[in-house]
Amino acid sequence: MSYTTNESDDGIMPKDHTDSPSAEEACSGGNLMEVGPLKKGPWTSAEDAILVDYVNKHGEGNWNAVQKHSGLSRCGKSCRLRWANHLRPDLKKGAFTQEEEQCIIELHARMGNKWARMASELPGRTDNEIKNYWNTRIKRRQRAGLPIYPPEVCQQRLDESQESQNMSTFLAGHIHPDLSQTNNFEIPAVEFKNFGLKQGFTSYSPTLLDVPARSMLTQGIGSSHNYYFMYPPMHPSKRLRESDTVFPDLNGCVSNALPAFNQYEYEDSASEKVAQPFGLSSPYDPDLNANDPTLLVGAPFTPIFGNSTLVAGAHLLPHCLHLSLVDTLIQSPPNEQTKSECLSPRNSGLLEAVLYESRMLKSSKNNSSLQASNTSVVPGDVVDNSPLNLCETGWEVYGDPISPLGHSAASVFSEYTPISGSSSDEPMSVETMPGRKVYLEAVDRVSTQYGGKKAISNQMDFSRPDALLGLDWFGHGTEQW
DNA sequence: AAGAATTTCAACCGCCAGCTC
DNA sequence: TGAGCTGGCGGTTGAAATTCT
Repeated sequence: MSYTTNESDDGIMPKDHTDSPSAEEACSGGNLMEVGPLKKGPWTSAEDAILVDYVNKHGEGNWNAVQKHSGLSRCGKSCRLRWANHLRPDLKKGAFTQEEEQCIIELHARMGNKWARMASELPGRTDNEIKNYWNTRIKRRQRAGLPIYPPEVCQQRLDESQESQNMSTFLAGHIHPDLSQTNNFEIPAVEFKNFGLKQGFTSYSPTLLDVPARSMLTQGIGSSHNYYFMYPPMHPSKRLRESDTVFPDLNGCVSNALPAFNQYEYEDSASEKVAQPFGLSSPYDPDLNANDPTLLVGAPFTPIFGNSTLVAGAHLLPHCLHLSLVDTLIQSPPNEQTKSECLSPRNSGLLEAVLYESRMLKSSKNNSSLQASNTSVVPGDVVDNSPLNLCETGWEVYGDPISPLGHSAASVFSEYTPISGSSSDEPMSVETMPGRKVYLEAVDRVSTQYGGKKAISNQMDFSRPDALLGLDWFGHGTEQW
């Protein structure tokens, strides 16, 4: 839409001022309003006054009635939006404080693009505001070749992931059969709400439990998209509302699962939209696996957070089967055939992966200590390619679009492939956060997976610790947001 | 000073889930 | 049970404002 300042009685009017049926349709959810043409574009103060007056008298909600009763030529949606984003009395105006910025970053690390949920944890701020803030900052950082998340956030998410992993491992091994027969394995979304600034950010660990089964099914099986396995091009809001998706555990119980993982698209320097690697890689991708064994370091369904092989297994194992797969599961119980197929690059079946993961669970338990030891690398060391290497599993393979070790890690590394001070031919390790290093060679591989047109000029030198660690993340140092 | 480039942000759009009838 | 309505969400757009050259 293009706006022109048309000094009509109302003030600024959009060019298409809209009486177009399509606009009405969009606004009213498909049904045309009985009343005349609906106005679009910027709100005037007169309109604001009408809306405020109406809400004061009648309260929020029933937004379509606003038009009918107040004479506003605005659709209900528009009224709701205007109220929520600008007229609400409890809105906090002005720039985000540093504390809020920190909060947003951490919330985004936990939630991804769940602006509404983030807004609910930032009193007085709207989802739109947060979304705008995030997008502009991200763009800025992307242009500057800087990582999206502060290393401490990454570290925090790693730690939380570790905790989650431990808990999940516990659950996987200790779920009482009676419990599994019920629907009690749901984790209420409320758990993740209202973790305000004062309380820190501890709860939301996007794990596979959070991944809508449909996403897996629609994209995971037979998907030809590298890294797209858990990152379907479906509408994010759809995923968000898939908490009713049922996830039977291996005992046949059906559980709800939290949605969480989120889509995040970014635009590279060539304005080429690419799907950001999602939290899980597709270990079955032929190219991936064939070309690079190191990219197989995690078990199938291994999600984003570093050594989270366990996380995936633990969460996924009891939950992440779509109901439609239950029959399949029953009819085709796991067997050795399944196992071998799981390891086949050609096999992109979800179920097999789940079963595989369950098997991996035991062994990975034993490996966790090794993982931990492998992640502490003294500067100058080179991280080995061991599947147990936390960093590589977490940062290299899995691109979570929403989390420090997923999206940020992956996106950071895929978007900001370092060049300065290093040879592109030479595997380069870099300590991206205390005790954690990654192979940049592998990063390059991830990067080029999306067309290889990454902005070489738009890259930071990851070999410089200050590039990642020396920055004031909120733009109060050398680098501005 | 002027034009270009970039940033900001309000508003729109399409989709979806829940509710009601 | 299904259609229609409503509200909510996340992504996108584009005018205005700001910064850069």
